Amino acid sequence: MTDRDDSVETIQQEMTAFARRARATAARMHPELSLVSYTLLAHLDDQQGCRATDLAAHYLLDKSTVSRQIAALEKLGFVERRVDPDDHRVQVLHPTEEGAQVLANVTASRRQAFHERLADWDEADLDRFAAYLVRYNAAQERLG
Amino acid sequence: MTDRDDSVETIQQEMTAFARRARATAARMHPELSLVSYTLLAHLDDQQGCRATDLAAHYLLDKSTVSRQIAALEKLGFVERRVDPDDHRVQVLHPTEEGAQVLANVTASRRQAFHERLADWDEADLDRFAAYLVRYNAAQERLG
DNA sequence: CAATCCACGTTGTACTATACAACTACTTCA
DNA sequence: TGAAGTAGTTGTATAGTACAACGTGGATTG
Repeated sequence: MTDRDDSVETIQQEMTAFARRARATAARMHPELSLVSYTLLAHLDDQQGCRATDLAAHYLLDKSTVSRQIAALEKLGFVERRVDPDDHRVQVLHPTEEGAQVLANVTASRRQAFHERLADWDEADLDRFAAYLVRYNAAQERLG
Repeated sequence: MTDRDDSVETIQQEMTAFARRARATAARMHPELSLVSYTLLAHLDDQQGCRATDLAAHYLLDKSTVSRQIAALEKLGFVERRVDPDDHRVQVLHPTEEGAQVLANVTASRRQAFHERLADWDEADLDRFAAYLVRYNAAQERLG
């Protein structure tokens, strides 16, 4: 086993451990908005509205999954649909005001949790860690 | 927004993106052993056997969840139970030979996938990234 | 322009992971 | 020895997910 292998092994283990915990942690912290709902709503907010198909492509989810997630968010009053006048098949999705508000709350609370976890990190480490994660995820997207 | 905030924001986004994808990716790569089954079986292998309660405590899962996961692994022939002679409530769980073999295969294949993703990283970066992940996860465990 | 094909979304169905509560069986301890 | 605690299972419910079948509405092409 080389040092390189050791590092890769650790990265694998830690990423796996994190992935296992993430949903449950998110659910405990934000019962009002699951991790998936949160990311979908955040994407709508970020993109100033988009189609269900775009969400499915972006998050590698089946369109039926997105359809149901959006239906749930709509039922909660967090998302509204606007039929595209140029193509009646298309529904452009937007956060409602209430949805934007809830999103902002959850975002703030998540941000605070991350700040707490990272409180004793110095800025150089934070910066490098952030860059590594970006690089890792980019590679994962590239390689599937 | 300070640089520090920017870094934390990026870390949050990237960890979230990773968490969202992890299960589906694992399931695609290893239909024979889900991420959860994999980690449970790996823990049994690593610990040379342990109790269901230990697994539940270690992975913050409900004992009923572990019970069902183990039942599934047993049905697949990957895990066997040995009743503790000193305490008839306790079942010590062990991977079977076949379970150990499947685990080894999945581990090898996961390891290879990680090596591919990280192929163009130099060793210093790998080492730092591994250390950051360990540090991050430790903080998360500490703070819930 | 009609027939065909394609894109968008919904619904039926099924499965996995999960939690909580109620239960059984066993152990420990006062 | 009886009460309390521990290990594990089972009943029930929920969330998230995929795949397949479908309906509807645009786009293309002979």
